[in-house]
Amino acid sequence: MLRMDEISNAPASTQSSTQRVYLTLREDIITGRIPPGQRLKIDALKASLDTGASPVREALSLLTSDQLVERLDQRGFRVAKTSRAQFQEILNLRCNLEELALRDSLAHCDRAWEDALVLAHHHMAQVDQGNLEGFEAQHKRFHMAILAACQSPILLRFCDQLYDLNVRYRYLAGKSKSYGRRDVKAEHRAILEAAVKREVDQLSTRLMAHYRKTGAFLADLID
Amino acid sequence: MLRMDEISNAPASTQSSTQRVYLTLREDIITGRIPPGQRLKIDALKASLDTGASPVREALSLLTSDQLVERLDQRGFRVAKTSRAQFQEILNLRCNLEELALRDSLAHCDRAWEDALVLAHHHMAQVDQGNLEGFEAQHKRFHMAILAACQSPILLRFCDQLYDLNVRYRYLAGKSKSYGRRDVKAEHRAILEAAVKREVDQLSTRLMAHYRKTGAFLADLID
DNA sequence: GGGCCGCAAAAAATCGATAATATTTGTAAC
DNA sequence: GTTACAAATATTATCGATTTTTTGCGGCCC
Repeated sequence: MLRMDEISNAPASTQSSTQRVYLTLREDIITGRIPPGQRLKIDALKASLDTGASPVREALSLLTSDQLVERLDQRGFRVAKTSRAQFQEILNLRCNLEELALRDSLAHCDRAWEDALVLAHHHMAQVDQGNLEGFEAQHKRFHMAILAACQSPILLRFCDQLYDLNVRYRYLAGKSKSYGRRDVKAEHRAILEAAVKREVDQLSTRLMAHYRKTGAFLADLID
Repeated sequence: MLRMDEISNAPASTQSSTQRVYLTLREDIITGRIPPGQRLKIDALKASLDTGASPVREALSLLTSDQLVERLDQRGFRVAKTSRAQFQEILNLRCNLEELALRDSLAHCDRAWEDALVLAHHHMAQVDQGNLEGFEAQHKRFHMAILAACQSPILLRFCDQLYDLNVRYRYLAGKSKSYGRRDVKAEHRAILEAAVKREVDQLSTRLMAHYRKTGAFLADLID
């Protein structure tokens, strides 16, 4: 999300407790270390995260808005449940919203945008795919870099949120699964190429295909 | 938003402090009683709302995710600033997302949906337009009722959020402003008619025109 | 034997106080 | 008169303890 502070560049010492807890839990949920549906007990969390109840509660509140955590009346919090239906919903919505953002981004892009995109692609290509978390981080950067010139911060926030919701399903589907016979790198190169050439329709087509292909692949592994 | 509890049907006594604070502040910000940019001091709020610091902080965190409140590094919170650019952004995004939701809703609607929509329209028509807050509540219900059959809860949540962001600008533009020569009631009737007939394209056209007309009208009054 | 009521344990929500951090004010040197 | 520093003040962030709510269990009535 890069929301509370930009990927935690700030020294850990100046980070507020709330931010630290928020980022930690967020990562734990997205990567599936804390499974869907699990109760999140304040006492347990404040013990394991070595902090007080207030930061924990506040972090959980924030995660609620990211749809990663659900609030139960006055019975605390739990990790948001997953379902195949929701996976499809996220995939669809993501395609729709990213297409909007994409077209706006291409309409406003400049040289700096292109440079940043090329770099993001380069960094992604360099990461060992075995290092799943490291790769995911760069992968997200690449995809968000495509949209970065979009003039609507609110839309970008939505896309960001949907990306994270989606990536959780990718982790849940199983870390060890390879992407079959797909040449994902080639797809990324083709996407980059279309972006650099400013061929909007082609870029859109390739991106949507990229998402739906991954989606179809993952859908079988869920639930 | 109708998020934390459905329009506060629950008796006030069982509402948690956090919810009460959240709903109160939310209403105060949307209606402009607390102006954009104003600092929200914990002490002042906990005094005026007669509660402790924790519920106030938690409510502010939630409002942050609604984009109605901004968090300043470690210097507390303030009401989100407004700008003409953001108003346009919200208007545009709202049109785009509501169109998606609309088409999905019409594709899945049934008799119950139609009945609820007719009722929502009826209730809206009955409220005295002088009672701005009362009218707004029904107005929102009407517009959300159109989208209600949409199968994507996440998209609906986005629309809801955008509606509220937008309505704040309506309040800020000045309560006393009448809508000029426009016959808003006729527009609503035409929208309802298209919906009941399931004429998707016509409904879409009319709704978008409805939004953009209001938008153009308000844009002049902002900033 | 099954369902209902109330009690006890667990957990969440809240409060009041303390520690950490930013902002302002005042003072002195330049 | 202006700038830089430092103390004082204001405000946030956090913690530990208290209050309230929920839940699970066991006995009791039907």
